[in-house]
Amino acid sequence: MKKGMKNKNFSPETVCGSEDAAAIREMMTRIGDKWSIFLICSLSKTPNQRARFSELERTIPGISQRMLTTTLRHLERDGLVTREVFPEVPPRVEYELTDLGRSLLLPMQALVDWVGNHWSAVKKARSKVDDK
Amino acid sequence: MKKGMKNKNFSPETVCGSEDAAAIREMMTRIGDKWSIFLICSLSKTPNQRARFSELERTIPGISQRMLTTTLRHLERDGLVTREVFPEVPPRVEYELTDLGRSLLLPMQALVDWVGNHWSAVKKARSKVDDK
DNA sequence: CGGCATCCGTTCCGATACTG
DNA sequence: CAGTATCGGAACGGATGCCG
Repeated sequence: MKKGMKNKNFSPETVCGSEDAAAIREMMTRIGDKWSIFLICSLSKTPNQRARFSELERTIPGISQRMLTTTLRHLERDGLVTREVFPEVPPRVEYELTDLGRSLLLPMQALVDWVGNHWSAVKKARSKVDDK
Repeated sequence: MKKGMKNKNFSPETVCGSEDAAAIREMMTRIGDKWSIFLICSLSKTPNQRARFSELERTIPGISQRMLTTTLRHLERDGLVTREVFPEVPPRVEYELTDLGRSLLLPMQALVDWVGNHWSAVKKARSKVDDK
């Protein structure tokens, strides 16, 4: 990196305890909430990363209408998805991953993979602790 | 992958809507909670990924004694950190990242880097939405 | 179909006080 | 020093009903 260039990355040294911590926290509470990650994953698997409301509702088991709306609004506010309303009857609304949202897929997949590879170890550790 | 070999990874196709979703959710609520990520980052930066209670308390601004204890216990239960008590007066307790915990650093860093690279875009998207 | 408004139980988490 | 115990406000999220 060039000298004097403003570093837009957060170095590992400054993750905790800096003002950047607020950014980390805000994104973690966004993608760490109950449904966001499933919503993003679901969208990423549809053609054009695009799907309508009812489609998402079917794809994600257990999600309520309320939480689907709420979560989509949050993702839209953060620029991760777009919302397009088609003025028809009955109404149709389509959601699509933005480029910003797509850029999140790789780090998220890394996390998903970690769970795939290590979940059994976590479960084992839990049962060991819980037995006491 | 060999035929008949049990796949321990979750494929992207099965992330949502499978029983594996529960594993994803549980790990997300663990590292997505208010303090875990800072705790893991803090530990990762100490020599030997090892630090005592009061050291962590100083390193992480704003954390209460209660949440520090609670979060450490959760991480310990999941096998991500160890807890060692030294029978001295005054008492000393040291926490250390396990190998399992260390293996989480890479995917977590990927997420932290994403925030570093894209946080300004998120903020911009937010203000654009909020202005309406 | 794709919402929104309301209610309400549960969980989270900070503050405070106390302890071996 | 490194906790534990208790309280209370706030936020999360499910259920339900209504609506253009």
